[in-house]
Amino acid sequence: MSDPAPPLEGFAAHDHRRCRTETLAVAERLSTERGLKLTPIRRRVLEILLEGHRALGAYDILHRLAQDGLGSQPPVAYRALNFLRDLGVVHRIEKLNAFVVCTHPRDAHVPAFLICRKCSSVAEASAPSQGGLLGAAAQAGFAIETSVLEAEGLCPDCQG
Amino acid sequence: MSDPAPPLEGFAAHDHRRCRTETLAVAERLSTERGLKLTPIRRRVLEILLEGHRALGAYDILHRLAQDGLGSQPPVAYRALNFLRDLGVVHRIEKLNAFVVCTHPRDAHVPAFLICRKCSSVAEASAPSQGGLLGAAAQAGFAIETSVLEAEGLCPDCQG
DNA sequence: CGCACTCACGTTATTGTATAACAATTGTGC
DNA sequence: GCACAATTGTTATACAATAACGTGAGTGCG
Ligand SMILES: [Zn+2]
Ligand SMILES: [Zn+2]
Ligand SMILES: [Zn+2]
Ligand SMILES: [Zn+2]
Repeated sequence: MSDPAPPLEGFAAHDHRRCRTETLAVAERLSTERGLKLTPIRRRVLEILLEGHRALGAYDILHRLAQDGLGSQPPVAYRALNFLRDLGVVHRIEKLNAFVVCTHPRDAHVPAFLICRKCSSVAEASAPSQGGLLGAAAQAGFAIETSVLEAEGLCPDCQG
Repeated sequence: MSDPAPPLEGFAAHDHRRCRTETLAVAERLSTERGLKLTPIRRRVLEILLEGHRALGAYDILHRLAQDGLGSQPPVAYRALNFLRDLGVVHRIEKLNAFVVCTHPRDAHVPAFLICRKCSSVAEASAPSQGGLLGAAAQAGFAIETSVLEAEGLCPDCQG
């Protein structure tokens, strides 16, 4: 286990303004690269998620959009979230039916999440090689397209 | 990488009658061990899942129960499924909001799933050590309680 | 027996999550 | 102008899960 174990922004103090600025810039860039646009709705959804490394439900986000006069029906939120997921700047946390901003949207990566079951904060780590799974998959003739690892437990703040 | 890569029943030919017999026996035994009962409803739900290594939604199962005159309201299905999950003979696939029978209900294990996005068949492998994640979690002070790995793609039959 | 207690199930209602389907609008290039 | 893609607006619906309360069977005990 010679992994350097990179910092987990979700739980550690860090310069979060940089998260915000850089992620917005990346989203902007990826959008134009694909001939698409980071519209006000999409940008606002990303901003809401960038308020912290916490998982938010689609309807939580929708309510926030409604307050801002940016839409009030479910498809509005889901479209924006799916757009941002396609860009790779937002991940879906399956265990929570919720969404969280990616902490390293530049690299292709297999996301792995540490989810606090008490406060819903989420730390994202690049998944390791996944060891035997890739081997087992190959041997079985299975073609993996996407994968995710989700671990649930208690974050440092919620223990003790 | 020296993992022997155990067989993935979900995709490989195997003696499925044994899956059925043994899993039912294990469920029976675990139930009595805990002073609980594998009632007709619970047994039937397990049998339905044992028809194959495929993920089924709670409402799919409920409809089957209804056909058999064993209950028609959602709580009936969810109670049975939660009971079987507590026993450890059924897993929930988060990506699909669906349930699948465990392929090695004896050992304590961290499940890892290969999910075919076309036919919903599921192969379960014991998760590897999770490599760097445990290290990163420890370093961040996060206490992992449960975790799951879900990979999506195409099974051998659904390629080509 | 009478009583307390747990397990299991029946039932109604409600909440939460997500998508289908179609209309309307905007912008861009030819 | 016109075709076309992208984006949004809107209505309705499907799918997933739980809350809350009631019923009855079984068990143990004085
Ligand atoms: Zn941050
Ligand atoms: Zn990520
Ligand atoms: Zn089998
Ligand atoms: Zn299992």
